[in-house]
Amino acid sequence: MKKNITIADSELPIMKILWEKGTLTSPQIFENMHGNKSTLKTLLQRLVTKGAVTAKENTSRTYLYTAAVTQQEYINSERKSFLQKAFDGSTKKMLLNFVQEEKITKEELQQLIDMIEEG
Amino acid sequence: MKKNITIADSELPIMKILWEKGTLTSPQIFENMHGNKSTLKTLLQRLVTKGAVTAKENTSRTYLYTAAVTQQEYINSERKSFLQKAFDGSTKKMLLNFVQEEKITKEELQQLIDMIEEG
DNA sequence: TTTTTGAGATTACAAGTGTAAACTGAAATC
DNA sequence: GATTTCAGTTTACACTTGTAATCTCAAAAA
Repeated sequence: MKKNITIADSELPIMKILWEKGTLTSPQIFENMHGNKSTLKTLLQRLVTKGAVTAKENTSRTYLYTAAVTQQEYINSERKSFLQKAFDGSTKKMLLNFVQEEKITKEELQQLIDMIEEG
Repeated sequence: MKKNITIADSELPIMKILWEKGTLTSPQIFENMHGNKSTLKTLLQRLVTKGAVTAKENTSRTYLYTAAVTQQEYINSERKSFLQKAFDGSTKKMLLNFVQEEKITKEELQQLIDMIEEG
């Protein structure tokens, strides 16, 4: 059985902070963010409920929060979804579209080739 | 004011048929699809309501449905959303990630460069 | 003309999302 | 000890999505 945890757009900023900083208490998370505290509490709660974030007991009555879904897992899932929706799952079609829409330059492509060759 | 019409995943198959075929009646749309008819009717209705599809009066009591949002508009919007969510809006970061995850080969990149040079 | 058909309209309903207020109870402060 | 603070919990609520059944009524078929 897969878990297939989805991260809502509104929840993403919290995940990004946890990915960047590691393990934090909720006040530490929130001080890195803008937005209504009540709302942020709800979002963090939902992330814990759906298993995207784990909460470990801490001294006093606070928890230590850690991302349970890695950023790469999130990105992979978003990539698949995007490719499927917009390009029938074809990376090639996507790249072609980026070139046509001039979102990529020849130079950038060359840089990538160089990187691959350097290993 | 922007319109900012979003197309839900479940509605996308209908859009794809309209993008491909142009203007169709609902029976023509549905004969190109699988799935429960009632559900499809609802989805088409919602697309009309949100302005992603226009319905023009036809003979008898049927309409002619046409996509009001172009496929390129849809793709652009999905691309922006994907890039923003996963790579802070940076195409470069995305390409780098694709290379690292081996979703692109050197050969494919070279092909793209060739295409750009040919114009 | 009566009956059937079926496109479109209406209604339903659970999940999930975005947003936020109110409540609780232990810990910190007075 | 009394009071304040605030992390965490509960409740709220409208909107969107996924999925589908039911109702309506003109057109087509019998």
